[in-house]
Amino acid sequence: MIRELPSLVIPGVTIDVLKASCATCSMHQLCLPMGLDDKDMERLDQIIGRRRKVARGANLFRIGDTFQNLYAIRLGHFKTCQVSQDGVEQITGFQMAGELLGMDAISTDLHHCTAVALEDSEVCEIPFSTLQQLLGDMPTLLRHFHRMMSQEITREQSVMLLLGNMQATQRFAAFLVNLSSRYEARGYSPNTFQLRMSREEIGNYLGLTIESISRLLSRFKKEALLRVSNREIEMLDPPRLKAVAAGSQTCN
Amino acid sequence: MIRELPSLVIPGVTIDVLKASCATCSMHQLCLPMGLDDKDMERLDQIIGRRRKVARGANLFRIGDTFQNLYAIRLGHFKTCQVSQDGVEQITGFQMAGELLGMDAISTDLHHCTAVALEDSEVCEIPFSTLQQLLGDMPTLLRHFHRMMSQEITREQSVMLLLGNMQATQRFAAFLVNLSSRYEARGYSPNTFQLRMSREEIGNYLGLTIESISRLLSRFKKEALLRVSNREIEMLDPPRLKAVAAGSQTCN
DNA sequence: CGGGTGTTTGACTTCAGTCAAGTTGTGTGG
DNA sequence: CCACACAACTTGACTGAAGTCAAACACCCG
Repeated sequence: MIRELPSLVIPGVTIDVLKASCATCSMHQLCLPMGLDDKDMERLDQIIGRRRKVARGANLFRIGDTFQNLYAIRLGHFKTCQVSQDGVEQITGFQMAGELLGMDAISTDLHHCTAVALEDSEVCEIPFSTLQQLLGDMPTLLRHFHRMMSQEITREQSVMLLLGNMQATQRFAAFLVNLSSRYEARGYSPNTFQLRMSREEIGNYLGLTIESISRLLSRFKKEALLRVSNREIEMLDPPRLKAVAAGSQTCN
Repeated sequence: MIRELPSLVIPGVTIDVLKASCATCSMHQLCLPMGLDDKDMERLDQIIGRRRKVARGANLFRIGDTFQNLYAIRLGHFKTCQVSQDGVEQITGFQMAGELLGMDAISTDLHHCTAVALEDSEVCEIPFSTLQQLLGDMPTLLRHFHRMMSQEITREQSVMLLLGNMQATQRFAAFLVNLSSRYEARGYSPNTFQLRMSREEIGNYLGLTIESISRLLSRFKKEALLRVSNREIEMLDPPRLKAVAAGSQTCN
């Protein structure tokens, strides 16, 4: 039931003709349909477009693409990155299932960042103009959509805090604690998880170099804060890690 | 016509009982009513609450306050700041006339930052629950509101870029270029303006120290990029300053 | 099994921070 | 209007956290 639609071939992006359904999606308590009753959820389902598979490394959209759809992540992980005028890339976020991609494009109808799948992933395509019509007569959906946009603003403000006045150690601890709580919210173990991004990507996101990330991992390992094996992370002492993230524990 | 309402005394915040009017406000082409026809603008006007004067240094709202209103700046300048767990303050933005304050509070109904007036200022109070009803049947307003939220997301992403991988020189040049373009959009001179914030506040925003800002100002002065007199800035060579901001000019 | 990418570790460098002293500006009360 | 006090800013000397460069090592995949 999966085929490449010849009219819309994007490398690594295939289109699943099975319609997505919010009601049966495990993410519906975190995603756009949160709090909707069955009738409203049905209406939302009807406007949601194709389900797309995005292969690891493939772009879902790129800076400068015209904006048509928001994307809800069903499965997998993405990174979003900006490029400065001198061509340097900055990762602005890592997104996981239940999160929405593309909200920064609403302002100008052009995407301001590129979204790349960190592993084979699946998204629901949400045509924005149709969504907007629906928002007009579904106050619950409108409210939740605003919450999601606002949440994105809040998230970015906390990254500004992190980049603006935290030390490397604190940044990295905060990063791990943040991932942990997001996995927990999705029903996964908060203490053991797989990093979906490379050391280089973590460093880029945190405003640090790959070497610094590597050294920090080694230090946290030595301090018995973490067990690390490649991209597998186990938090051995979450309270202390949180204290390091909060800046109340120096961690020599 | 200006009096302190005894029921709502906030230090430095007085309430002007004259109703605000979007139609006569010089900011209506940048602010929420952008693009509305006369009839719709009238409807928006009717839901807009009091006009408030906020004295220099006074808080419009604080972290943790319950969210009731968005605020549109009619006049003056604000800063918004976050506080990290260890009590360090991070300025997340400087806002000027025509910009909206409080959008980060929608997600949890609590303000996530504190807004402080940098000079005597005036804002329009926009009760959010009333606004939301209006958004339901004014698609043009809905669209523009989404654009403004999205713009805030984009703005923050570009600050992340700045904090994440620009050098001090580049950060500061980018900051000045950004201010310049915002003054230009408001019909003021893009090349001569008054800084409304202290060196310390600039440093905090840019993730640098007050000493670094001072040294950068001196260097830009010596390089004939700026004329500086206290908080008065004159850009002597905007193209070169833009080149420094873009990272294409090193500026020894 | 070999090649390439991704990661770790060490030695050295540098940019921006810290500390300290001095200067200029501002606002208040005599 | 001046004098004083305090805040804001500037400048210099020194320090240190994180970056750069380089080499070695580990893991993955054909």
